[in-house]
Amino acid sequence: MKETIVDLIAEFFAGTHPAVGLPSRIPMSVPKDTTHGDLSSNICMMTAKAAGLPPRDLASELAAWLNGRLEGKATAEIAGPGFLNFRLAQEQVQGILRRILDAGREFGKSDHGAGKTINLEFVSANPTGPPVVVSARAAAFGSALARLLQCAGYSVTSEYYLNDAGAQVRALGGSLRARVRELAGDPLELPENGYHGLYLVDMARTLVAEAAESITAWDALPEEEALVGYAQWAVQMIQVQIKREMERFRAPFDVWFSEKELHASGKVLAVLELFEAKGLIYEADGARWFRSSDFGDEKDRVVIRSDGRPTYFLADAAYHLDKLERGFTKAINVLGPDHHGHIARMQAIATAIGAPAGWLEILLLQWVTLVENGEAVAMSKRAGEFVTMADLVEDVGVDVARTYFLTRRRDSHLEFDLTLAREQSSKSRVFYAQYATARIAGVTRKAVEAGLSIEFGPDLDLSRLDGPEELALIKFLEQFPAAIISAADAREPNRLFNYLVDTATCFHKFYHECQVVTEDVGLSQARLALTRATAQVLANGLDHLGVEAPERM
RNA sequence: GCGCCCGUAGCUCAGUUGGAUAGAGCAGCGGACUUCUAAUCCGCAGGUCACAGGUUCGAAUCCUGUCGGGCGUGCCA
Repeated sequence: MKETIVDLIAEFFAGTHPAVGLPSRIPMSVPKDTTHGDLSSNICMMTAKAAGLPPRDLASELAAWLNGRLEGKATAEIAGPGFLNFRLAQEQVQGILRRILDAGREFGKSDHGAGKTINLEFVSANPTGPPVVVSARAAAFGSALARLLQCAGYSVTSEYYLNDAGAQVRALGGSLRARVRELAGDPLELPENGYHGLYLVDMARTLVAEAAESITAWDALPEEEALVGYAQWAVQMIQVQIKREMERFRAPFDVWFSEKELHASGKVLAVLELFEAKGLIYEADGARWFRSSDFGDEKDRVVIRSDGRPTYFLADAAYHLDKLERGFTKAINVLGPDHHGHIARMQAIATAIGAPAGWLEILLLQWVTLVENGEAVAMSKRAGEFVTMADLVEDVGVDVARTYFLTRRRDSHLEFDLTLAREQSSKSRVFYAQYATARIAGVTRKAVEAGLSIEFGPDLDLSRLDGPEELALIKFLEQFPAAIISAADAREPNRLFNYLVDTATCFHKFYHECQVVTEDVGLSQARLALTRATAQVLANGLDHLGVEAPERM
C-alpha cells in the first residue's frame, strides 16, 4: 500500500510538476497520533517552494488527484501546514492480518540486506579475567544486532577477537605464578601491572591440583618461557569460561579469532610488508612507525617497538586485512567506551589495507555504571574489584539484564541500579512484553478447550475484527518488518525493543476490551487469529533480542 | 590544551534519521477483578528538551559558541 501511494505521488509530480525535483525517497511514515490517519507524507511541504505553490494548495491538488486513484477505499486528506494523511479502509486492514498469518514464522524477515555479508565483532575483551559488566552490555548489544541484521537479510558472522598475546597476557602469567607460589607459602609478589583479582587464587588452586607437573616443567624453563607457560594455561581457562558465559547470556559467536595465531601465521609481518611497499612505514627513535596521520589520525603510530616486538596496533591491522580477505562487504566493530581514541587509527588501517570507504564501521558503546544502595560500585579489573557478568546474571537473570541494556541507546551512559533491578525485577519492562505472550498462551489454551481451531486458513472470516483496539493492533503488527530493518540499519536494537513494548501495550488494551473466547464462534475465531499473529510478532521479536517469550508466568 | 560521548518530568530512560499537542516506566494521587492471568487497564499531576545564537515553512533532533558530567590523548591492550 505504502509503495503504491509513493508511486502515485511520483506519477503526479512527473505529470503536473515535472520541474520539481523529488527526494530520492518520498517520505511516508506512520503517524504517532492515530487521528492523523494510517500513513502520512510531508512531501508537499518539501516541494512547495519548487512548485511555486503554498504547501496546502499543492497538497489539496495532490489529494484531489489521488482520491480517484487510490486502491480499495483508501482516502487522502490534507492536514496541518500541508501534511497529506492517508486512511486505509477496514477491509484493507483486515487484509494485512491475512498476510501476517500467511507469512507465519517468516513474518518480519526481509531481503533488505540483499545477501550482503557482515562481519560483526563484539566484546573482544582481553582473556585476562572473567567478563565484566561492560562486556555484558556489549554481548547483549552485539548478539541482538547480529540477529536483527540476519533477519533483515544480511549474512552475518559474529566474531570474538581474543587478545591472547602481548604484555597483558604476560602480566597474567606472572600474576598466576605469584598466586601459585603464595599457595606454597611464599609471600605474594605480584608483578608490576599484575592482576590482583581473587579469581587467580582459585585458578592457582586448580592448577596445583590438576596440573602440578606443568608447574615443575615451566619453572625449569627460562623466565620468559616460564611466563608464557603460565599465561597460556590461564588464558585457556579464562577463554573456556568466557565462551560458557557468553553462551549462557545468549551471545553465541561463530568465530573465535586468536591474536596469537595471527602472529604465528606470519600475517602480522605480512601486513607490515604491505605497508612498507606502500611507503607508509618509517623509522624514528629506534622504532618503526606507520603514517596513520596521512589518513586523518592525529599522529603516527608505532608498529614495531624499538626492542623489535610488533605492537597490538600492527596485529590489529593484520586482523582487519584478514577480515577483508575473507570477503566481507562490511566489518562492524563494537567497541567499549574507553576505545574511542582508536577510531581514527583503525579507520587509517582500513584505508591503508585497501578497504572501500565505509567498509569498517565502528560502534561505540558507552559506560555502564553499577549502582548499589545508591552508591556507584567501583570497578577495576587490575585492582581486582569488579562485578562480573556472571554475578550480574546470577543477580537479576539473563532476561532482565539483557533488557536493561537493550532498551537503552548504545551511546547513553547508563546506570544499572542493582538494588532496583533486584527489588523491582518484576517491574522490568521485559515482564510487560512477556506477560503479553503468557496471556496469549493462556487464551489459546482456553480456546482449544472451548473447541476453537488453531488453524487459520484462507476461509477464516476476519471481517468481524472491526473494533478500534482490534484494528489498531493489526496496524501495529504490520510495522514489525519495518521496525527490524530500521533497528538493523541504525544499529539500534533498542528500537525493536521499544516497538515490542508498544506492541504489548496495544495488545493489553485489546485484551482488556475484547474477550477472545466467547459464545460467538466466528468472532472468537477471528480474535484468536489476531492473538496468534500478535504472539508471532512478540515471540519472533523477543527471540531476536535474546529474550524468552514464556507461555506461563 | 586537543579529541570523542552525554545533558529531555523527582528518578531511570525513549523520542521512527527535521514534522503535527515532547512520551513511557518507576515514585505520588484516584478509579477498574464474579470474566481468557490485575505482572493488566483507565484517569490526574509532573517540562525553560543544560544555556545562547544560527539554518527553514517547522529544531529535543542539524551548525556555532558557552556551561556542566564522563572518557581518551602510551613504543599498554
